[in-house]
Amino acid sequence: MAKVKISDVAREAGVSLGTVSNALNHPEKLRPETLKLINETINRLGYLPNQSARQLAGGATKSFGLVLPRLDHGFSLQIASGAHNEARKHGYDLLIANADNDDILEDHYLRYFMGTQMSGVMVQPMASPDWHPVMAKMPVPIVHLDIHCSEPGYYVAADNEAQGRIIAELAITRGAHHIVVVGRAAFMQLTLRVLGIHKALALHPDIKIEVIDAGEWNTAADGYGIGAQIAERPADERPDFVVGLTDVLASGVVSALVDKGISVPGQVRVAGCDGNPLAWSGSVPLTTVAPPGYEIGRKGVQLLMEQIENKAPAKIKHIRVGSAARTVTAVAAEDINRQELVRPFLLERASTQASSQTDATAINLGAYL
Amino acid sequence: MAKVKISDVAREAGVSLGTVSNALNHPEKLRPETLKLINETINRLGYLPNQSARQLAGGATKSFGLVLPRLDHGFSLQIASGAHNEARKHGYDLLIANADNDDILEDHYLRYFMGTQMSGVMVQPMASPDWHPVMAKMPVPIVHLDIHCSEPGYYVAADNEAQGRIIAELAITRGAHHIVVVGRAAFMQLTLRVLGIHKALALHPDIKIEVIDAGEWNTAADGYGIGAQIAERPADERPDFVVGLTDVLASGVVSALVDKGISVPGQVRVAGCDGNPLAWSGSVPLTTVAPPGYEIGRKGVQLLMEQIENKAPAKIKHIRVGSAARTVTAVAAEDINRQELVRPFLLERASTQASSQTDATAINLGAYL
DNA sequence: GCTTGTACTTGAAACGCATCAAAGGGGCCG
DNA sequence: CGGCCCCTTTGATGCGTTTCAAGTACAAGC
Repeated sequence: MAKVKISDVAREAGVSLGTVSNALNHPEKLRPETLKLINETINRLGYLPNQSARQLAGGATKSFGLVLPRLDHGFSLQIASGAHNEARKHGYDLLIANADNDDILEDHYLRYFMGTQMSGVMVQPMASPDWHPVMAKMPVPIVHLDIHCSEPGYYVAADNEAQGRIIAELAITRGAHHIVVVGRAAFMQLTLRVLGIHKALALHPDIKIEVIDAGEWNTAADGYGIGAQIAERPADERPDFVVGLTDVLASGVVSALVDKGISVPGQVRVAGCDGNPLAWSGSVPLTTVAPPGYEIGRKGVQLLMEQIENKAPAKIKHIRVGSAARTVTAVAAEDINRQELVRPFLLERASTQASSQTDATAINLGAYL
Repeated sequence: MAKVKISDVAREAGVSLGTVSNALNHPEKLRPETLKLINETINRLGYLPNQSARQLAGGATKSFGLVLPRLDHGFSLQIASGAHNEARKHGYDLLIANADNDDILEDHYLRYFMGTQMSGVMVQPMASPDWHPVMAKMPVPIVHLDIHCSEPGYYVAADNEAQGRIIAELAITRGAHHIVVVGRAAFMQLTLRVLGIHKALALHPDIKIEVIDAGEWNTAADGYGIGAQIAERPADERPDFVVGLTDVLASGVVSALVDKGISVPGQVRVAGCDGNPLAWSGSVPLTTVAPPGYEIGRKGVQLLMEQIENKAPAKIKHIRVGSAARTVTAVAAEDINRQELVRPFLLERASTQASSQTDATAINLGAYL
């Protein structure tokens, strides 16, 4: 268990310590045969560089940290995926931490990453990042994802309020008279969606709106429960349009309604938010508003790179992705041929690596202030 | 950007360096007022401990690394979730790396974690871990997940071959005459599933079996494509039972079949593997064989803890989870009342934290050899 | 008043590596 | 043969912690 260190390799290879270090970090500086000798010794001894020591001695490492509120949420995964690909493209590693819907944990991992000589850190925060006093000190470049900060800082966000507005407008054009919004607005993002819905509906006092809490974690089971409850209402108290604050919720609602013999979208239309491909893979397509998660992750890394390369003191810079109606796709299931609807969704998963499908929807509002 | 270090805090607080360190690591050793003074100074200065230095000086940190082949796979997420909860329970952090289906990357992150003074590392390897020569040296406790190693070492795995067998037996009892297996057996796990299917079917030469490659990543889109192709076959060449090597594939197949007007499970039965709740949230339930991912992650951390606490040279230890028919749940959609089927699935997501539902299915085969 | 003990606090010594100024070696030219 | 330059290698230094033996201050007991 005694770990072999760089000095062991040096001794064994009959060279000096610094030479081995060079073999690792600046191989071009070595004579090919020296390099070969050292590499062989490294392999023979099973030497693994101690990352802690490297980082301590060498400053930042080429790696980013990403703190996510939860891993089983499709949107977060899209972010992770986009961030990962972009990071690798620049030769950086990406380490992910799961805050598990716990803001203490979120803070914990944030500090952890900041203290690990990471080159940069990204968070998809659960609450307003202004609540993180640590951030203010910014010992390392940081980018907030999917949220708007009022404090100086970098972020890239989808316009959640716009998503709510779009969903509401969708409901209006479908002739909805009674809308039920399902979900707990536990996070800022969800709150903004609800806000957007309310704002859009403010002009339509004739439309009845109802918001139903869905339990702590907004699970499909929560959605199912509420869907069942809705199904059991007398027909005249039943909404004609249900909005799930997340797709997972919405899919739960759909399951319940169908189970109870209520036709979707015949009697009740259901829409979700997130553009969560995993929630769609069932055979009943969901109307959904899809923020470009992959793109957000990608842009996040780009902002990180910018800060690193300029080395300038972080200027305030915001990117808002999908802030306009045309950029946040709302698809009404009932308007489109089934097949056309399902296939693009499915295919979207396959093409997340290309990202070209979202590139067109990204609007860089540039630096303001 | 000049980082504040422990000596700054010490100077500012008028105490010595070691005292500040104690405040961080052994607060019980300090006089309450000293502790308070130091903590205030820390907050005032915005001091963040340099993790690299801590790790270098202090040996291992209380954190685990987990290398996953892909993040958007429900099973991997279950593992991550189980590992996370168990790790937190012991006061450990969990850092996740996405190998992105790339074995070079997998190796890279593995080395990275091993070199970071992590207390332990877990991998869900894409290929046989015997291919990782690094492992042999084991400078840090390591546990392989969801795979069987022939080399000495720790692993916890679901019995993938048994899963295949179970699915095959399911097909047999349903009176299948023509089975199509969909998916690329790119990973050992999938290979074992196929193997299990073949073995079980060896006793039934009358049943026709066909394996169709689904493209590199086994996406829902791949499944959809193959489903469409199956749908277009003349009725007598069409299988009566389709097995998706993953649920995502299976759900794609279902979508395609339904789109093309083929009744599921009326004309064609479809089954998947993974027990992937996200793939189920549509309203058509899938027959699936569910390996207890959450439990695998949990047990993995437990094995890590064991190695750490005993500090004994790692003895060989294997845990196989769900190695018997009764432990791997096979649910035939057509046999069960719709409602009963869907609800437990949905509810399962909500209760992943409890884990009691899988505890019963875990069999510890103990150490052999 | 002296001893012994207790409760904190101190500061120097690692930890394993990257860095970089300096030394070494060899070839080339004068 | 000496001087110069370039290519390669060297090893001392410091990165920010933790640890731990040694120190201090104070209280209690005799």
